[in-house]
Amino acid sequence: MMKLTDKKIAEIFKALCDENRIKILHLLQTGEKCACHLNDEINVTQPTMSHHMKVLCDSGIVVGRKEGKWIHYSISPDGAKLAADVLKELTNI
Amino acid sequence: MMKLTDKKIAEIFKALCDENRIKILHLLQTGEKCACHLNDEINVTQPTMSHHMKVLCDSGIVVGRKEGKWIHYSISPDGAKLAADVLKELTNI
DNA sequence: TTATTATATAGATAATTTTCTATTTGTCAA
DNA sequence: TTGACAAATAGAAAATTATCTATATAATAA
Repeated sequence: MMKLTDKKIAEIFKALCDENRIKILHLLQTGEKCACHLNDEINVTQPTMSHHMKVLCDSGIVVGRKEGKWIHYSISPDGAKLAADVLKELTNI
Repeated sequence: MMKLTDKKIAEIFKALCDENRIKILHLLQTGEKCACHLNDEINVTQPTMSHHMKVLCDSGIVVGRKEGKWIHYSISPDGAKLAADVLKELTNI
């Protein structure tokens, strides 16, 4: 597996250590969602949502697909696999 | 799988979103370590180390075993498996 | 072009987390 | 019991993060 810095590993899991971001991931579990839809479900302002989506995308676990004015977010299978692999390696599972 | 609150899920992954805690987990990869040994390797004061060990133990990923004056920490296979399962479930892997 | 809508950015504040020093608690050995 | 050592706790400061309001950017539609 590719060697990541400890800083990068922490960045990956930073995606998962906030309750609102966990809620967002739950919403993405059923497939791609537009940011505007996520806004309806999570009780934060639009700029706060934008911040959370940036953290999620920076981790690689989520990807955004721009389509006109909208951005459709979804779970990245590759990013998720990397996170799972790193966790496994880190904990010797 | 057992149903966890979003707050609890965030608590699990909080263990993994700090660079020093990742370093600690790397040290535990080779087996149980005494807190005093971890202190030698990670450049923080004893109370700060104590704080990090608490966060790691609260997540369930690490367990401490008290032996006299010392506490020996190790990765909990059960805690690690739970974290891996939650991550898998959350990202549909 | 102008208006409208989706998202991002800037900048500030509040909340949380990390870190420290000082002290306390618990355990063992003289 | 006293001294030494390991770890935890209290309390404060520093750093980071989450959140907001206001504004800017980008894309579409009229």
